[in-house]
Amino acid sequence: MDMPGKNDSPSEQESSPNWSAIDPKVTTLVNDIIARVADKWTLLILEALDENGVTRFKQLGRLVPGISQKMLTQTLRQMECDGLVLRTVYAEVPPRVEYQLTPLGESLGEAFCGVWKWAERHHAEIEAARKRFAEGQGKD
Amino acid sequence: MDMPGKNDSPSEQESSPNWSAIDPKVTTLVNDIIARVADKWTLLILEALDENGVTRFKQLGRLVPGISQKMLTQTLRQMECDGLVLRTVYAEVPPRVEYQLTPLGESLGEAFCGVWKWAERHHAEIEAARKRFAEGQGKD
DNA sequence: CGGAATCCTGTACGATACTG
DNA sequence: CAGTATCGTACAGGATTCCG
Repeated sequence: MDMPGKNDSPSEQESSPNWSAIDPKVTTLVNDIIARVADKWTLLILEALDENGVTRFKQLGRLVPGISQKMLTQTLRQMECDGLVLRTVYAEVPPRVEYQLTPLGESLGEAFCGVWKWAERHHAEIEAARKRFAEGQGKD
Repeated sequence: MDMPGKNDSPSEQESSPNWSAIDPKVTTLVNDIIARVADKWTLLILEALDENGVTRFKQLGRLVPGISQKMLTQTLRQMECDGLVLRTVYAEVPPRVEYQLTPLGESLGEAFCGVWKWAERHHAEIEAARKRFAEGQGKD
């Protein structure tokens, strides 16, 4: 797996400082970030925003099927807080608010693309494994 | 972001079939897999197992700080079901059960390594963004 | 339109006890 | 040791209502 942060080889080609001292704290932090960022809605919104570019609130709701207004607001806020999306409010009579990915948000999308490709490439294996597992457990 | 599955350019260098017809279903499925796989415990167990190789149940519990026995069992079973880990039971008097990553599990770890590196590279930016956000909202 | 506030429910998860 | 079963609770998240 070669997770950085626990690499003991001093020959890092990454632009990273020495990983010898930080292990425990950063690991937790990074895992927290991943967990936070990898929840269902964040990912879907990230996708929608990436495909659609600048998007208004309600339209975004339509682009993410099944999301409630609450979760949309909430997730967007969180993403804005984390610096993943930019929120632009227009002081107009019919209020208009537009969302778009920041460079950071886009880079996250690219990073997750690897996992996307993995899931895509292996989802058949997973389904097969599940079936096999169900059989083995003596299901039904 | 260039998420596969919504790529309209026919010049794929990936070993992927044409993405023109599948969009809706696979997208949902893949997102489901990601959501399932990217929860807190799965990731931590994946790491622990990757670092440690073959590991026994209780030892695994020690390697994943804060996890309850219930979640350990539950998450492991799910990962086994998905074909990510292999569970080996030794019919001995003091029961011994060993867990290890399957090739599929290892490949997932590698895929997530990209996100890991991203989180590692950008966690400072995220924290800065959060601070900025808090200020902007009139925090405290 | 874009949200905030309120209410309410399912369930994820931890703690505890029991089993093989 | 490696679980399963049961219970209790905190919280995530949906539906609804109200506001600027």
